Amino acid sequence: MSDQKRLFLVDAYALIFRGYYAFIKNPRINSKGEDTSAIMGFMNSLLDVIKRERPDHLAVCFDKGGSADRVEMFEAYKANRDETPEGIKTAVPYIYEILKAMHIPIMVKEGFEADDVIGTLSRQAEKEGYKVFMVTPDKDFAQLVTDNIFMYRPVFGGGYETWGIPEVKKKFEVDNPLQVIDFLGMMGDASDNIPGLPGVGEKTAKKFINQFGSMEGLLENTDQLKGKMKEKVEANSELGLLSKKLATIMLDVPVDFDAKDFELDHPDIEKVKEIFQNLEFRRLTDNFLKTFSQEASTSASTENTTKKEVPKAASKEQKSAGAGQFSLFGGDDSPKTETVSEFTRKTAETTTHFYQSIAPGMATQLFVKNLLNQSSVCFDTETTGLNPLTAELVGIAFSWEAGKGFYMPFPEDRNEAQDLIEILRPFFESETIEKIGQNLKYDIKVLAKYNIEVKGKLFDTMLAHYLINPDMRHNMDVLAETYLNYTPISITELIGKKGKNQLSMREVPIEKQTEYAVEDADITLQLKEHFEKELGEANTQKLFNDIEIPLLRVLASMELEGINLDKDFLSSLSEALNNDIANLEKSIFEAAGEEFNIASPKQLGVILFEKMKLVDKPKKTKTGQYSTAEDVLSYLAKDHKIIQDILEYRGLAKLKSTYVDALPLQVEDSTGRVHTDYIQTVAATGRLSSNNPNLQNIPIRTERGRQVRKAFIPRNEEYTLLAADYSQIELRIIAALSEEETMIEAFKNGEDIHASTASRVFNVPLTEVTREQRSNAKTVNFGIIYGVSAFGLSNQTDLSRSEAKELIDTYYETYPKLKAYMSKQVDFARDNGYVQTVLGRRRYLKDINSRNAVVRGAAERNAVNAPIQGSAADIIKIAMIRIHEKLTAGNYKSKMLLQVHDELVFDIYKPELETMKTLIKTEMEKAYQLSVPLDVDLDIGDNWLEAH
DNA sequence: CGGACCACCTA
DNA sequence: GTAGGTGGTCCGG
Repeated sequence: MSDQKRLFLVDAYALIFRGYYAFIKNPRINSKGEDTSAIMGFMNSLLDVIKRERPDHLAVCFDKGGSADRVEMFEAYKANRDETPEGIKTAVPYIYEILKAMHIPIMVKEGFEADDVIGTLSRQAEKEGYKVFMVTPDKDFAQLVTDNIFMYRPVFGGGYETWGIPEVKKKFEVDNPLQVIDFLGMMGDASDNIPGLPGVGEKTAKKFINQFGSMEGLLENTDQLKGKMKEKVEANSELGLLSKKLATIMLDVPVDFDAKDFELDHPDIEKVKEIFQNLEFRRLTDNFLKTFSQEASTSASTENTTKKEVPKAASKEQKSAGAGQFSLFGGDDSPKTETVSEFTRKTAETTTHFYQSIAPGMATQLFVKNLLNQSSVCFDTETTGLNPLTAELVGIAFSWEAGKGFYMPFPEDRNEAQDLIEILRPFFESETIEKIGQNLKYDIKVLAKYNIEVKGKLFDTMLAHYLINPDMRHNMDVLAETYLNYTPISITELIGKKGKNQLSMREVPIEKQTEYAVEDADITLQLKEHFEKELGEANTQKLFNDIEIPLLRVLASMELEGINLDKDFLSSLSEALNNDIANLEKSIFEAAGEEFNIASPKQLGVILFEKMKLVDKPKKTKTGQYSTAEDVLSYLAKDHKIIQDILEYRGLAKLKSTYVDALPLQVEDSTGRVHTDYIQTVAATGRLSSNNPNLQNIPIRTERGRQVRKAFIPRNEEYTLLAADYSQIELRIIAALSEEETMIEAFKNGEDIHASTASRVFNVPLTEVTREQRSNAKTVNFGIIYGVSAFGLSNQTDLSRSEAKELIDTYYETYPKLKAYMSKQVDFARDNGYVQTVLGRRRYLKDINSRNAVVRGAAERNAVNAPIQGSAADIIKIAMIRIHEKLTAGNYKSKMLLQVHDELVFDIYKPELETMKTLIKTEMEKAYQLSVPLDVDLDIGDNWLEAH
């Protein structure tokens, strides 16, 4: 670092947006319901820059009122931008307040963008001999770079890179940074709505710059171009020049750089602390104090605290290591600048702990004796992979006292491992010792493969947190950081990043395994203490102990069971599909006059709307491409054979790639069956989700797709499949909850509910309801559950907007209590901030009082839908638990295999069929008592299609 | 190779 | 209009 004075100019909105979206999957919401992600993200970046660079001069620049000049030049300028998210709008005043308290100058000029302000200031400061750093991720700034002006770009995964002239030259393939303007002008910028030259993308723009040097150079020499490109460029020369102007950052904004004003001053620490405390920023406060209390330690390079950025990638719930799934750092791993040290978080290195591994022999005996004396123990298994069906135990960690724990390594030899686990059997199978864990379903499945059953009371921290805060993510690292202010050792630190060099947990030295594994158990134990208190309130405790925890064992056993798949059938289906797809492809290419990739919406859009010009004004997607979505194309289908073919092609291609070809690959070698993974903690309403593979979205609507269901078959000839599904469960729930008697009566009388609705709404006798009337009534019935609008309804039916509105109005008149119920839910949400299901499962709706009508509308629909969808989920969960209990208690051979939201699928041992029919129907129908009877249909067959 | 985006499958 | 998951393309690190 030279002695030259350094000025840092921060592009506020760019960092605010970046911060906001960094937390988008896990927004920071404080107890007042405020989304503080944007503030937190921005402040993290700002403090980070200060801590790293210790600038002597610094200012933060904002946009104000947009660029009047640019809008004058080009009306559409930035017009396409999505509305600023609510969470950002509310953040800005806070950020102003904080900057003021920090005594950091805020630069805004009405009618100018931050780019222009930064551009102008940087030139002025350069003249006064400063080295200027523009803190922004936005590539547009590259045009401003000089010998003394640099871009200081945050990079994904942490750290920064500095772009000087050489970097800009290389990145944009230009001779000098000013050509970046020509480059941007040529290729355009969708987010800024700079049109650019049609047909010119990044590649072509670079080529042109290289060839002609500038936009003007290109336009003067179009004779050197040929074909379509020549025509296009010539026809759009004005657009090109305009684009260039729009891309040019102004250097003459009426602002003055006064060195004195920009000196980085001491902040008003008390004031900042107060604001942070109001926002409930605990760690950020620590970070702030640390940043400003420590003497300017010129660089951050000596720091060696934590290494974690936002754990974006950490997939699913992580359990042990193995052939590995997730890397904690995205992007490349060459540390241009070292990793961000985010907060002063505790880690194993900074916390006193006592983690010990247990040697074989005598020590094991002593340990187990001690273990059996405990009343509640947290454990965590470490394995060679993430698939519990094939994973081998590498070790098990135990902890029953915060900060302490033990690790028992397992031998690689399977027989020896079995011998060792036998010593632990009394512990796992003890009915009196409570077992605590994070994602116990995984551990239970692993242990089941060693023939060990985990008995006794369970506490799963992941499930607990799902009930406490369903909108957050629940992986252990996030929980530890949020609730314990602690950063656990990352799995990548142990086994490396995903890829060929990744180790198996088995290859990690025992000492490190011990530190990592026991830490997990220790942390989980501490989280349990925390969550147990929070679960105490409301009905959550009951929901936890009576539903989610028992369900965990049920799911584990369903997943272990798997379902039999007829691979041969699928492969013949695949061949047939291949044939049809090839024929369609041929016919499409003929109609289009050229070959292209039909699966690429981008290419398809160009063919249909530019080449064939099937529509005058094609609909665009939000990224500016032509929309080729199904509903858009359907309109055209009757007039154009090519559209019909394309839709059919896409349908068949999806069928083939997602189901017919993918499913056989998911058959587990060791069992010959397909084992899906049910996830209990993702759906905000309380539903389950299924993946690897997803068996909750197997086709049924089209004849062709339905065939896939034939591939799901009983385990052998002694078995048959049985599907049991709740009939209209969601409508029954809304009828019951709203106490709408007309509808309740219809259900009690066993009427066809859609026909019954049609008869009332269209005022015709039940026997005279037409197909169309019934179909429209059905659409409204479903619409009610989702939160109807006339717009949505008319889109789904042949009705016009006003007809749709009329239908909805009549519907509400027919069922007045339904309407009242819906309003009541919305009011409840407004007053309480959440809605709940019949079992008290909550969904929090932070946007219910938003000033933004669109955002608020979505929350209102959630307020209506969540209790209904969620109650249905509660009810089937109860049924599953009871059925599983009876199947186990009765030692039946029949097994429950799948759950598809309102349907359960069983492998039925034929001699048990009659018993099972009664048992299943009874348990499902009496799972929960409503003022409307629940009705379950049963079907039996030699495959899933027949059983439906 | 991972993420964004689009399209499409289910209840 | 609600709630999910997967596969393909395309682009950038």
